Amino acid sequence: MSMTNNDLPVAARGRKRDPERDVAILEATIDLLAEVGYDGLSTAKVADRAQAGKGTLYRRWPTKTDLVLDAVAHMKAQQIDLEALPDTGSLRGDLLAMFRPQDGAKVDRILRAMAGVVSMISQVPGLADTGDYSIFEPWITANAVLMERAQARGEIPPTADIALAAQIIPSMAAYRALILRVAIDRDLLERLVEQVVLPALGESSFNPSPSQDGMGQDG
Amino acid sequence: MSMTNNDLPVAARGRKRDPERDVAILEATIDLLAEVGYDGLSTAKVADRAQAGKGTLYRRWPTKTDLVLDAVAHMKAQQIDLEALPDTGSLRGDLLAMFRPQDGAKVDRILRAMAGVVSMISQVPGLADTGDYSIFEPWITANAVLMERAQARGEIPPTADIALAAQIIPSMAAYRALILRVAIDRDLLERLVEQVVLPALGESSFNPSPSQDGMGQDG
DNA sequence: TAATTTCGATACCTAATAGTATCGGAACTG
DNA sequence: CAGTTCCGATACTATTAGGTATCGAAATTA
Repeated sequence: MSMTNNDLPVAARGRKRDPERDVAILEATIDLLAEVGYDGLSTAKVADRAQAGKGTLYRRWPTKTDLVLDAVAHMKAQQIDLEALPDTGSLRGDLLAMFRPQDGAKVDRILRAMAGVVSMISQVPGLADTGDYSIFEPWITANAVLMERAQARGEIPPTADIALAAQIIPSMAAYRALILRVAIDRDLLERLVEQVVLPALGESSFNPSPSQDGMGQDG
Repeated sequence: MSMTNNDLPVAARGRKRDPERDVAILEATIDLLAEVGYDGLSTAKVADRAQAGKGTLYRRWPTKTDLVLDAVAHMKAQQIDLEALPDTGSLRGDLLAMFRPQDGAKVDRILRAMAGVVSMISQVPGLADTGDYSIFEPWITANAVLMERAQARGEIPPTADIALAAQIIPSMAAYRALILRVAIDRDLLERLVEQVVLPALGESSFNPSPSQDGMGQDG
């Protein structure tokens, strides 16, 4: 969605557009989005925080809405890499490894920014239909991938409702971030994994009596 | 929080304040909150929709923020009555009975209004600390009460993490309402109760052995 | 060097809106 | 009836903010 056009064989005289200004403006946008929300965010404040002129901003994005949507996409791109998911050998370990300890502040900023995005959805018509703005969707997808791997290992039964279980932790994170305005912590994450997600998948960790036939393997 | 003062022994001459205007304005506020969010909502639009003058509105609430907060409180008061919770005999039945079929449209309106409130939280400083705005909290409390009754009946073990399990359905509803903009449906509710909430409480519906003794009283 | 484009900064225009004031009329009280 | 308060409607003020235009300087190329 960036407006840098290096594809046309035009002469391209004059000073070159600085791509560093793009990221500075996008980062400032995410900061303000997390702090004051979509409506509290003004383009003047964004330009000010990014040490940029409003002209530089509007040369790149035609409207405030485009800017914010691009900022969310930029934020999303920095997030979960589906190619580099944890692989600890157990689903429990994988789910816990999704949360690195130093990520606390980062995750908090992202979730607060999502709270700012929520207010945009109510005001930009047709935006709710795309879903492009959601940072939770890749997270859910990553959880589903980890669960499918566990299923392939025989760690959880093939009847497990992965689509549902993969939503539990992100939806709880959304609730806390958007409503309670509190970040998820390690203790809660562990309780969710052990007492909610794994039992929902039929792994029942605290009631270990898989006396049925079959695939009672864990690792 | 209403401003009707019938408590002072003042002469009270002149035309009486019409309490019907209060509810008309509050309902119009909730409608617009659900449609366009906190910032998209203007006091002029509220007065227009309620067939009221702006003077009538500002005679009752000093600021737009006070109006919206009172509207949320009004919405909350119409909701879950902790004195009249369902009592079907089983936790599964109680949780499902919290959702009456005809409530679909109502619940949808409420959750959309909550999405509008989220944008207010980012802009009114100190609001996040109170939590008064949240419609989910009474819902969570109601779930916890139902679960405690089931625990007293011996239906779920005393070690069950009720505080956590009571949050699962409301947080999923919040995620869907705020991010996906889709209401929760009966099918999803049943899957959540059977596959997530009850297993999280250690009831393990697919491994039914409640052979413990029990103190089957509720109150 | 000369032309061109981007840069940060800032003045400017215009639309929307929170909140106030006023008006004619209706309801209530003494 | 007279005084008072509420009512819907509407005009008004002041502020905020999205977006545009301009300026001098820096960068880039011919």
